[in-house]
Amino acid sequence: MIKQYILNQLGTALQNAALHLNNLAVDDSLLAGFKLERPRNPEHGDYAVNVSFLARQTKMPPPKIAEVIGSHLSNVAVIGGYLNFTITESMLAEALAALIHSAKPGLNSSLQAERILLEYVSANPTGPLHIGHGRWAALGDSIVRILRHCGALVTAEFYINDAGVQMGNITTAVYWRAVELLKAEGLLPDSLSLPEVLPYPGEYVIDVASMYLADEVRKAQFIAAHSDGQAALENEALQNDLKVFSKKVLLENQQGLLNRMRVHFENWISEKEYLYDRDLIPGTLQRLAGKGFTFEADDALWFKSTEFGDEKDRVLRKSDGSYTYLTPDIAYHDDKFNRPDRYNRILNIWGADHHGYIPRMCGAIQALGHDPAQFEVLLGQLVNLIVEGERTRMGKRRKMLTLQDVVDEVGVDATRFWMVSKSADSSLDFDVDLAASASSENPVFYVQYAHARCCSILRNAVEPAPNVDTGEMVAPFVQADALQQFEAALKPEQLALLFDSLSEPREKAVLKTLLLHLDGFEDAVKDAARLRAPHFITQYLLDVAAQFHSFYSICRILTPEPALTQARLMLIRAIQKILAQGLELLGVSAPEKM
RNA sequence: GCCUCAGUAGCUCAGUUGGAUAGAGCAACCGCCUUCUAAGCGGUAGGUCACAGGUUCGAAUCCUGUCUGGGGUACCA
Repeated sequence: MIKQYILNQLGTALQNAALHLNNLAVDDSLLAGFKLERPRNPEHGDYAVNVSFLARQTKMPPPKIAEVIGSHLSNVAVIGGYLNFTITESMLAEALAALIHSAKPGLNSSLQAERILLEYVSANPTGPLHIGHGRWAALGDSIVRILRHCGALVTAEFYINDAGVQMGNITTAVYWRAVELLKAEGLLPDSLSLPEVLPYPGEYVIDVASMYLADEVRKAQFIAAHSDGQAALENEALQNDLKVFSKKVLLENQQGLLNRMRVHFENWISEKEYLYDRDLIPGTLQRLAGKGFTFEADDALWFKSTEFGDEKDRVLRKSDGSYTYLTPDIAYHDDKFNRPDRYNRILNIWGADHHGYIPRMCGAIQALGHDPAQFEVLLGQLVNLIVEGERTRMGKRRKMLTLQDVVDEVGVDATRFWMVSKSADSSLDFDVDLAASASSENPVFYVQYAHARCCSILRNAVEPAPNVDTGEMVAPFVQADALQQFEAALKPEQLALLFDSLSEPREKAVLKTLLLHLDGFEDAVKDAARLRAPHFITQYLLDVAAQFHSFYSICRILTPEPALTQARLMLIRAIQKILAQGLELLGVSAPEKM
């Protein structure tokens, strides 16, 4: 808000000064070039603008340019090529009052025109979610919340990979685990021996098998299928039932955890039901072929992805007649573009291990006549799990630590905050022992503590409390209803006491920094949305919390002076609102007590 | 080999479209609880922004090359 105000002032000043700047053409693109920043050195004002970039156009030295523009502005000091703005207390009061009156701080319409379909996590229903899925889950859901806060229309979608080879593998694994369990019960002969290596060796497969056998009817049918003493892997009815059952159990397990993590999807798209059962794939293939982008070679059907910059052509239908992973995925993405929702942005979060997959998918999208500029993939670098100080490759361990284990250990709030507190471009080390043992040192608690502290102050302000010495109950600092009225009808002028009561320059400086930062929340949200970078929000919240803790330590909020107390409480209220809103954008709870 | 992400304080990482003296947390050291939550605050110390060139008035940021690490480079998913 304050930044925008300054930019507006600057625009007017530029127009007035254009004549003296060699007839500089002042338009929006020129104004967009001005970058407002908070100088480190307090002598450089509260906001600063560097005008050096105008030197070439105007053929004038930067200090001269700054001087000319500065002469058309108030509250500005010119040093070298810089315009240093000083923010007045009345502007700060106005910004604070605006925050108090805003139902949802940071809410804006910067992405109002966007209709976004965001697909993320999209795990195979073949096992528990791992730590990497946790990163995409936290990242995706936070991005959804942030985009919506900027006015975008967003649909979150989970693509269930339930039609491929992996579903067959998990079925086989569950089958053998069931055999194993029944052998132990003496219900199947010992001659049925397990293969040396199961496609899914994890122990959870035993749980699935045992749940399957808990159904007496299924158990009886399973045993009956082995009347000849041979393995029943070829028994289609049995295999199908096992497959459907396993998928249901494993998917529900994933959904349960995501739900617990407050990660929400509007759509759960089953590859099998949505693509195969509705026969969508041949249609897409036909359109590709019709446009001449496919060819047959070596008994396989190929996509000419090299025509779209891919390094080699890709197989769509293998020589055995089945599709590669790519093919249904092309049909799926084709469908995303064709939906009646008319999305103008198809956004995916993929792990960095799928990076090489982008050119062919992008090529297919182009080949099918869609706009590749609307297709956007957010690549997240992988997560390293650190157990007992050792880096473990995910999934390579027989007994791996699942996302569920991690969430049990460190909690939803800490997991989510940690997962989005670093740029998705950086690979992330997740030290489980550290996160578990030192959970009280987790940055999320720092922010939550600041929020709880605000709430505590707001509670104490209106509640009668016992006198420290006498134990007698004394009246609250302010009356609850009076405070409520004050807040509802707050005018910037009523905040004058907030500033006047502070005499020390350091106190004033801390307050000003805090207010300017609170005022910058909307910008933080916009930046986070534009760059799909929730870590801007975590960073922002940590800064607010630090500045609040700092202010708290030098300035008492609850005083015997009701008018002063009320003014200071407005600051606390604004901080509390912003912390709560920021945490909500990250799907992290904002406790009122800790 | 090629594609891609990263390399910033002892450790983990921020640093937005290039701007004034490079930041935080943890670890280390020194202080602060008779008053609203010490899960807190103040202070000290800690840097060849991997390296070398280039562009620019100005580079941690952009370009080129080199080195190191992660990921990818299937008729796997």
